[in-house]
Amino acid sequence: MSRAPQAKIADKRRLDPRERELEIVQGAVAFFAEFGFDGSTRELAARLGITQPLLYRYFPSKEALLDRVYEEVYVNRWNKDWESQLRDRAVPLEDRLVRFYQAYAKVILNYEWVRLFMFAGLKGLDFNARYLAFLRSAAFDLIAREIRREHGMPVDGPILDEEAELIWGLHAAIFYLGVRQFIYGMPVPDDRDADLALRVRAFLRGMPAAVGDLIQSEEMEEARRTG
Amino acid sequence: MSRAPQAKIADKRRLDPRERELEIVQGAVAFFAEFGFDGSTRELAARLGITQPLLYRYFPSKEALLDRVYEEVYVNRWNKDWESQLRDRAVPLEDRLVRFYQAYAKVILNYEWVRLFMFAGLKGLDFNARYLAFLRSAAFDLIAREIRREHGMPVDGPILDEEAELIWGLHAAIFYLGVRQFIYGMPVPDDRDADLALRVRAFLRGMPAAVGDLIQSEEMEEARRTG
DNA sequence: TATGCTGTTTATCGAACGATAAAGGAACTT
DNA sequence: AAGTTCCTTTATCGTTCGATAAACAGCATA
Repeated sequence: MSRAPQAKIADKRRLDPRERELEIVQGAVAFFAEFGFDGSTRELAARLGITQPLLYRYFPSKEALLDRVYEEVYVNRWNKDWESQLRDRAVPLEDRLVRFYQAYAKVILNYEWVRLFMFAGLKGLDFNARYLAFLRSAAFDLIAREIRREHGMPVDGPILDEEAELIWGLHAAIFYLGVRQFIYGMPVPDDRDADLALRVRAFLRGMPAAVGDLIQSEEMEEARRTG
Repeated sequence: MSRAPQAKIADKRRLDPRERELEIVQGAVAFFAEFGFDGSTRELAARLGITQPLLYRYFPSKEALLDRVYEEVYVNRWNKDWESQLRDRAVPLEDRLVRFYQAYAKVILNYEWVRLFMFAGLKGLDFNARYLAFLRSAAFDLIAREIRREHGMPVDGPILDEEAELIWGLHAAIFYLGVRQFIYGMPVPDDRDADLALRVRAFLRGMPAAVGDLIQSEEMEEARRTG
């Protein structure tokens, strides 16, 4: 037993800096997700079993540590394959949507993701708006067009606000599972995949019909005006 | 001009205690909705144009003031008539739901309601779970049964988790409008009433169909098991 | 075993926090 | 006009915060 002097066990003083930094970051993710940005560096250090000034050896300020926390939780979580999978017409649209939301839910429906996201929003950071603008451009427009194609509607031209809003609604219902569980502390369905499948099914039964009604009534409106 | 010495104008020092307390409460609602519970009493006092110790003349502690803030925003906001209106079968179910959610949205979709609700949840208070348990018992079960009746399904017996979850989904989509606007700082549809009508329409097209599928497949499952 | 490097702790600073005590001052009574 | 009431301010306490400086201590090298 020459290597690893006593690495993991007991008093782990004088760690390799890379390992210590990793511990700090992971501890900070859990800590700030629980207490928000106003959680104190002393309390965080106590949780990590180190002293508070040591944090400042690894991060120049609390804000720098928080930036690192956000990078850890939100960067590189989006899978580019999801977009091509959503477009794969060899698979029924309902299956595509169910699989996408099941995979996406695995990424976002966890304690850290949900709570840090809400803390950021309440703090007034523009992070949330930027993230959701990306989500809309990456997924919502795509989903709207696949639904149009499925129902023989024109896929060119801009997506109606109403179509986007109903897709927002599906997204909201799914994200709200995380809010209920991790922010309100309420129970959520045991079988998440089955729950998501149900939500997608209900969405696909209702959304195109409601949008269809809308477009019909718009066409009637236009017909009444022009003729 | 004997009365109202110079009541409203200029330096409003030495107010009637009732009026001063009202100003403090209203200011505190706006202030803590913006900054959360960690907003300082000094900053609040500065906003009110008074000194910080004066707050302690009217409230024994910061927590007592926060309790008053929550009472101000959340107590007596539920209109008992909503429940009988939801049950009024002289009105088409879609209209009943649209009107209910339009009225309910007027109550909850504002800066203070949405943000203080989220701050409370993140703080770990049980307020959110209690409120939503009430909402479910007061409205969700009722809505589920009205939908069942509309589709010729049995209205007795407990509501399925799946039915409740899809109603949660509609609620989530509506509440998320407030989250987008007041927490993320994003735009929302201009015409809220039209937007809500669209959401209810899509919900009513999809939810019963998805639940119907579910029950059918359960019946088939049971039929396969029993013989 | 002595020395140097550096990861870590102890000690501490100035600012901001919730809260309290005492002094000030406006409006009413006599 | 003097006195009383009580709304409001000034002054301040003890604590906790983020952050810094200096001392300490583990581990490798010589």
